[in-house]
Amino acid sequence: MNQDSILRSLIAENLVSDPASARGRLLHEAARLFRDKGYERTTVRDLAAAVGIQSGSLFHHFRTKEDILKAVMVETIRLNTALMQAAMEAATTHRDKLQALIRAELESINGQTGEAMAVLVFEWRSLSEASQAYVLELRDIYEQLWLDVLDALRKDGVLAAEPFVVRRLLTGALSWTVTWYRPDGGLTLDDLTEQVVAMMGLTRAEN
Amino acid sequence: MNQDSILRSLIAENLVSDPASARGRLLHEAARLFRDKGYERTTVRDLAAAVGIQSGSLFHHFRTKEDILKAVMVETIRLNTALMQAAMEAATTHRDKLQALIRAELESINGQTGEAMAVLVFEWRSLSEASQAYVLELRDIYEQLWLDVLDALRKDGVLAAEPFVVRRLLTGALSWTVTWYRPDGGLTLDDLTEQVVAMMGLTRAEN
DNA sequence: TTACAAACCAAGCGCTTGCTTGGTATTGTC
DNA sequence: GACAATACCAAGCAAGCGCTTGGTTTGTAA
Repeated sequence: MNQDSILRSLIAENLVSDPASARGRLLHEAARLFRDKGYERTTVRDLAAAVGIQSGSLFHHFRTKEDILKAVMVETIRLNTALMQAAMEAATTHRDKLQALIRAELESINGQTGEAMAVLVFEWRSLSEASQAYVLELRDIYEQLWLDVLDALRKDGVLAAEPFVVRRLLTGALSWTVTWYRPDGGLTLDDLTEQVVAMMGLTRAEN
Repeated sequence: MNQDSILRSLIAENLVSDPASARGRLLHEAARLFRDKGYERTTVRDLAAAVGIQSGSLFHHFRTKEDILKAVMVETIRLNTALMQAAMEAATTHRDKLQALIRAELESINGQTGEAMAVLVFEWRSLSEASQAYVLELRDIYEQLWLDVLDALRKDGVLAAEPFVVRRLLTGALSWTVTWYRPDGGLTLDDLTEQVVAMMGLTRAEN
């Protein structure tokens, strides 16, 4: 399954919005605005203007402004969990599975869904507690993928640190790339992936 | 120089506010509120109430609300640059210098100045562009400390990845600890430091 | 053509926001 | 003890906020 067919099947199951639909376009613009200006600094008038309607008309599609933020986050997690799963299943060795996960997460942070992923990282506190709990549940599925691979590497004797700590350190390291990585800066995503693997001392030759 | 004497000399030079002064107490409360609720969600009334004065009286001490945010960030960077420098100079080998830097940064993120450091990471966009530029200048001094040590390790053949990439990955990994690390969770800051070093494959025996 | 719902507009309400104003205590100095 | 300077209060203004309301246009299907 390639990325496009994964997206299409999620749309068919109504788990994410079609980017071509009114709702999908709004969520895309919202992600962009929330990333650029922050959730609080983005007004419903900004959101409405971005899709060419009046501010009041937004509330025909979403009950509250926060619902829009929640939808951005939920749909992003759903899509990326599916993409991760596919990327990992395509690899064979534990080391390659880890590299695939790193590569996939870098892609989700710096590629098409980058705006939404940045929102997920930096606008977390703007979600109500109830919504936070819901999103956290979705994230657990996603996190288990990582822990399984890191546990295996640990048992192989390739990884010296605790898997759950490593995952959290990696979460930070990879999320943070959104603040500095630019695809046109002479470093491809593949290069960056290799740098991460190299920093961990997991060079290809050894394993 | 221990931490306390560093703080005192910075106060004497008027580079950071005395925590006991009115200004210092306000900045401390501001850091806490900004971290807990975010800059935008924190009102000047919240800030004033936290130090027991009326909202209007704030503007006797600071010209604008944003000036308070800027002051929190500037003073935090000044203090931590000094702490880092001291921590690093106390170590001898390159590996130990790196470990000292990691330990110091974890301390600044999760210790006394943790609230202010979290603000520095997560409220960056709330600063005006002019203030951002000023804070960035201060940060460059700080960053050079890291790059010098990482360059040395690279030349020693102990580090396989590019120093400037590693620094950015570490920035993310260490900053992110503020979202999950709890000192009472069975993992000390020393433990955590060792985990970071272990993740990088720099175990004590080898070097 | 008719019927009806979904999508949208124009206007604005009620509230909160950062900040200002004019005046009053409090503190330090000679 | 006179006199500033500093620190603060009480009140409120202008602007911007999320969201509501009542009504109109557009799409769809019989």
